Amino acid sequence: MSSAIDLREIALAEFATAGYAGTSIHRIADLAGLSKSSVLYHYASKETLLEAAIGPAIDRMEAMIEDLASHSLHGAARARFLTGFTEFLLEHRLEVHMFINQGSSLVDVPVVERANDVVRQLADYFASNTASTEDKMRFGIALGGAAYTLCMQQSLGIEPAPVEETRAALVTIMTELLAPVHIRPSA
Amino acid sequence: MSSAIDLREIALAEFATAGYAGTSIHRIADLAGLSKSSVLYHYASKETLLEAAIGPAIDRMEAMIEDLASHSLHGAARARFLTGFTEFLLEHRLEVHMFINQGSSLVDVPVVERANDVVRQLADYFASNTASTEDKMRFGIALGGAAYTLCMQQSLGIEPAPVEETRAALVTIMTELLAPVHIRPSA
DNA sequence: GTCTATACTGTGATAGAC
DNA sequence: GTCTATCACAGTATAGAC
Repeated sequence: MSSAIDLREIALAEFATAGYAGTSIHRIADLAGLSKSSVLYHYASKETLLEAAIGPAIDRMEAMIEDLASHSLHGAARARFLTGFTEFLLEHRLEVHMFINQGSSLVDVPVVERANDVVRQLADYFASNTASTEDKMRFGIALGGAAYTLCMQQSLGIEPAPVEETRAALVTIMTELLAPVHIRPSA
Repeated sequence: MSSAIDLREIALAEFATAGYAGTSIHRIADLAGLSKSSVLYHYASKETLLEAAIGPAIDRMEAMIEDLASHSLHGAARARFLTGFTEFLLEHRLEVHMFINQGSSLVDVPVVERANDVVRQLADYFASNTASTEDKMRFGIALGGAAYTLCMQQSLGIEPAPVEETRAALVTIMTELLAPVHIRPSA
């Protein structure tokens, strides 16, 4: 029973809620009905498990940013990015939660530093392509606020609205929030 | 040297960046130029230190919410709340950072549970006084996004704009974001 | 008020039997 | 692939000298 994939999901959920430092291998093993050693048979170390848990989501976000850098962020391209980002949040809530909760505490862990780089790239992109402080904050609040609100709903036990409704609201609000922002065409 | 107040501030900074579970008393002691035992002379336990670090900020936020519940959130009252909230974020960046990073991981610690209650109350207030899912998310994104963006700037090492500029931008954006939201007069 | 020494517990990781 | 046993170490906290 309890395949490596199960462990990945159990670990992700625990890391997201109890934190990386706050989650012991023992705890993960218990939840999986295994012993510590069996967990370490599937994943050589705690850090390996962390990498397996959040790596794929980081890969996906890296690809989105790659794509972003090669287009100017106007009209259809902007709309595509916002719906894509929303979809990412909805599909990777736990990874995002884990990152929000632990991103700054695990600077020495490579896979987390990759995640921090992703956010930094996003921030740099908007910082270098918008003029005013206010516009930069619009991006921060739109993207960060969407991510954070979604995670807090979950961690505070607030019952969420239907996914379709949440998705629509997020896209609407982010679009509206960024409407006044002018992104320089030649990034 | 190294009074209890110094320890509070050192601990707060470390908890915010490295996390509560990720920060050892030894580490705090080193930064203060003391031994573990001396730290534990000033604060009976690690948890006591945490309480001293974030307690005052929670008190203040509790007072703001108390005030909020006794007024309807329109016109001048709404503006007052938004500037007050912004001021709170600017003056308690580290406490907010600590909460964002660790709020969900420390559910069993009383002082953190108080902080979680504060956010829950805020969410409840807006949830029960606004009609649509979209309006609820507007509040989440406005308040959560402002808090999160401010903290991320710091933790990612992005150089922040002048405080006055940041304050103005936050108030402008939050006000605009919540403009379409109707709060029922009789809460 | 600060220290060293110590007790106790939990944790990540390894060795080796089955 | 799973287990028990074990190790080495870090962590919180206490006792007691100075």
